[in-house]
Amino acid sequence: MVERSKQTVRDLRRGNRSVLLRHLYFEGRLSRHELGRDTGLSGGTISNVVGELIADGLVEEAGSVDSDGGRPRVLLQVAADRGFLIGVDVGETQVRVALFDLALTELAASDHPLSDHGHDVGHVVQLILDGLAEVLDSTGTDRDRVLGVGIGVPGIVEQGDPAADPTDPGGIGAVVHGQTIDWDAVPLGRLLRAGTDLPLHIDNGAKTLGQAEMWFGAGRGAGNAVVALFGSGVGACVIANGVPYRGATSSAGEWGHTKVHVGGRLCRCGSRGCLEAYVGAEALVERWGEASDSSEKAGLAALLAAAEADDPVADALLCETAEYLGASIADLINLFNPERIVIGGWAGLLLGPRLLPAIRAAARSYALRFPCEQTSIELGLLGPDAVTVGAATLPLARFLDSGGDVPEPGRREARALR
Amino acid sequence: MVERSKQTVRDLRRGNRSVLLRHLYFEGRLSRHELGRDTGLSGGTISNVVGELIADGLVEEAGSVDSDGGRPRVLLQVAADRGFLIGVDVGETQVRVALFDLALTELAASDHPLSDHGHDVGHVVQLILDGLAEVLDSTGTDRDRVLGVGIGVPGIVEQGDPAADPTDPGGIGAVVHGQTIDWDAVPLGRLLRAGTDLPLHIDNGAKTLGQAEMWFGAGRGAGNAVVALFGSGVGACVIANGVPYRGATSSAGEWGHTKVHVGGRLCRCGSRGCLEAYVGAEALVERWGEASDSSEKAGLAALLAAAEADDPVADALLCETAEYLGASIADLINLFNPERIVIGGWAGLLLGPRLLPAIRAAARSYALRFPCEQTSIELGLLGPDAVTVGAATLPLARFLDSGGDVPEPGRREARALR
DNA sequence: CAAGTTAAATCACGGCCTGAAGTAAGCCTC
DNA sequence: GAGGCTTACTTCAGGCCGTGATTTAACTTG
Repeated sequence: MVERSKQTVRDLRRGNRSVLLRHLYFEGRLSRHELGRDTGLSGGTISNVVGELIADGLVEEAGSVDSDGGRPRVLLQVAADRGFLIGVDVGETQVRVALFDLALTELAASDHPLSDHGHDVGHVVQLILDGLAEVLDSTGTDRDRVLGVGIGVPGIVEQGDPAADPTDPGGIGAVVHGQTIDWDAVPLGRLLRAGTDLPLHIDNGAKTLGQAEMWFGAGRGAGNAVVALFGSGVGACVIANGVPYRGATSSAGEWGHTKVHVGGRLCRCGSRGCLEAYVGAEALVERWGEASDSSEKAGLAALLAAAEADDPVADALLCETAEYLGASIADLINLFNPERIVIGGWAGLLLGPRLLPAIRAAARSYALRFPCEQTSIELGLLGPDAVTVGAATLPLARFLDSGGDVPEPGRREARALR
Repeated sequence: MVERSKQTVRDLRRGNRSVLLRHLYFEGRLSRHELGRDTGLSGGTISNVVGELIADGLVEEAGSVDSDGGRPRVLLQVAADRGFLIGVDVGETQVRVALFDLALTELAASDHPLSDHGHDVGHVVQLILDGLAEVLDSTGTDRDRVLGVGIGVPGIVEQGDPAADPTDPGGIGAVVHGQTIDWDAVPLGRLLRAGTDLPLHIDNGAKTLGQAEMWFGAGRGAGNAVVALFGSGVGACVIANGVPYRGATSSAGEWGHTKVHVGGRLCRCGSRGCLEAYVGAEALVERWGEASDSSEKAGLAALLAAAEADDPVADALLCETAEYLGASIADLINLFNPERIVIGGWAGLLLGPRLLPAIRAAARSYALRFPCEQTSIELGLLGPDAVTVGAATLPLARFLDSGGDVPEPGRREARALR
């Protein structure tokens, strides 16, 4: 039941502002004329809305271009310095905080390793807050000009009720369930709110990276896609009709624990036969047996090197991995019927070049013919560092959706009265 | 990228009409006052829009009720006889056509067995057209008052480009790929259009039945759910945010061919290890070995009877079936994070009462704890005949979405000029 | 320098929702 | 049983919105 809610003329304007701003953001440098042609809005409205956007400082003129024999077109673009975005990656080994302008150019970053205290919640919160202060102070950025902070964490993020505080969607109420880092119902939003007034957006790191691939990487242009993330664990970000699909409580996309052999190998989740137990980097390194003392990354690199050197055991293991990945990707194809499957994650990017042909072949043989023909399987383009960029897209998405409504921390009452 | 498109004040009114009509349809018999309270629209607008809806004959007054000490509330309801809907079920063994009023009360039905000609396309088309004529003529229903014909077919339905004919969404351009009935890219919409002017809506039968369960059955009230259909084959209808999820080319939800054992039993789809090869009714009957001469339905009933009579072989087979179903439902839970899983289909309803506890236990043991706790697993309430009701919901959904815009066959030009 | 051409701004118009003021229709009390 | 009270609904002015025709701006060409 799509209980669409009522609308008023104000929503209409906000929607059309959003359409224009969004188009300008992604297509960049267009004239008012072209904007009208692309969006279907009349010239009058374009002039009117663009005038508003320029007055608000969200859009600026950017030169002009001849139009054979007539008045030149004035090009428009989103003002990159109108606001700033912060992306935070709470990863397995470090906390990374990066400051971006609206064009997602990285202006500053701060990395803090996590080795000593593990994922103790208080410590992580402190690192995040320290990181925020660092990137803001080092660049002299005014806190009022930060549109929001996006935070990607490993684990399921249950979003808070947006009705509780509409000016801060998904922030303060977010609760994190991170099995692998021993976070059980951690109210991360509330904890961070105690240390900062900036608008917060918390989400699962896989969804974050997936969104980055969709906006700027291998998923660009697809409306329905699955970004499969292959690292120590295995996850996925499902994009349905252009937005990450969350499900009832935001835990959709837990691909790593779908079954490839009912009753098979024991998985770290406690169940048996999970995909992750066969092809997760941790499982692979363990199964290969060697170099178990060094890091997972080094172990996997060694496995790959051995296979490249024609070690038959390593080769067989990688072939099997491709078979399982392909079969499980076939499940994704059958269930989601995506236009595209993007394989990302550090392990995916490491093994991808070697495994991709075998994965494609396995997927083709296990999936139904019709949906398989509609899908292409690609490697991700962005690398695992893109989690921070993806995190920054969370407040950016809100900014674009709202048509450029800028949340101003500490001045919420003033805005409400306006 | 959610490229929302521009809106004009007209869209606004249509949207609000739709909100009201929809609310009235599902909640029924409300006063203007309550309507305002529920939807958030102001009293002025309610009066205005309801007046319009009454003038259009879409809504009627239905008595009044005291309001302690004040003017009584006038109750409103959707006028059930304002329009008619037709649902068509192209099943494995028959073509069923049923005529409904807007309240989905069945007014007439026509059944034609398919035994002799199989699924020859021309024959099926003729049966559908005959069925339409029968139900309309037997009730003396004016064709102009039929809002649309929904058709559920076994197979993947690729929807046509709605831009091609906006007055007839999903109808004329629909192409059916039905592996099990040997339909390869059948342009069913075009073929039917040659024989009738009624607005057509063609979709997969599983999606159709799923929508019926969501609107009127065990899925009622859930926004994210999966209706698992367990018959000769195995399928699913995924409901995301209240609407059936289609994917890129409408083939999403092919659950029956996800893997439970990579490289396992051969499936009729040609691949190995599919769920359907283990628990589909056809597979079950074949594996049980007995009574293979009679129908699938009788075979499955015999299997169940044997298990009830403590036949150890039958019991073991059913236990294994529950294990596989549960494990595969766990995959659905992990991937889709639904509020509810509904098990339907004739085999599901037949075996469900006996298997449900075991299925629930298996799902719990194979799924991740968090999403599993958010989900309930229920049996469907509607029975397989509900495919026709579900099919009729296709034009009904269009009717409600459009705010009661009535397509008038043969008078399209007139409407366009208005 | 005038005519032609294309881009953008302006403005009257009809449509929309809101919210306040007005009206209808029943009850209660004196 | 008459006036007052309560609640439901209707009407209407006011402020926005997008459209599309008209006007103004800016540059090229002959």
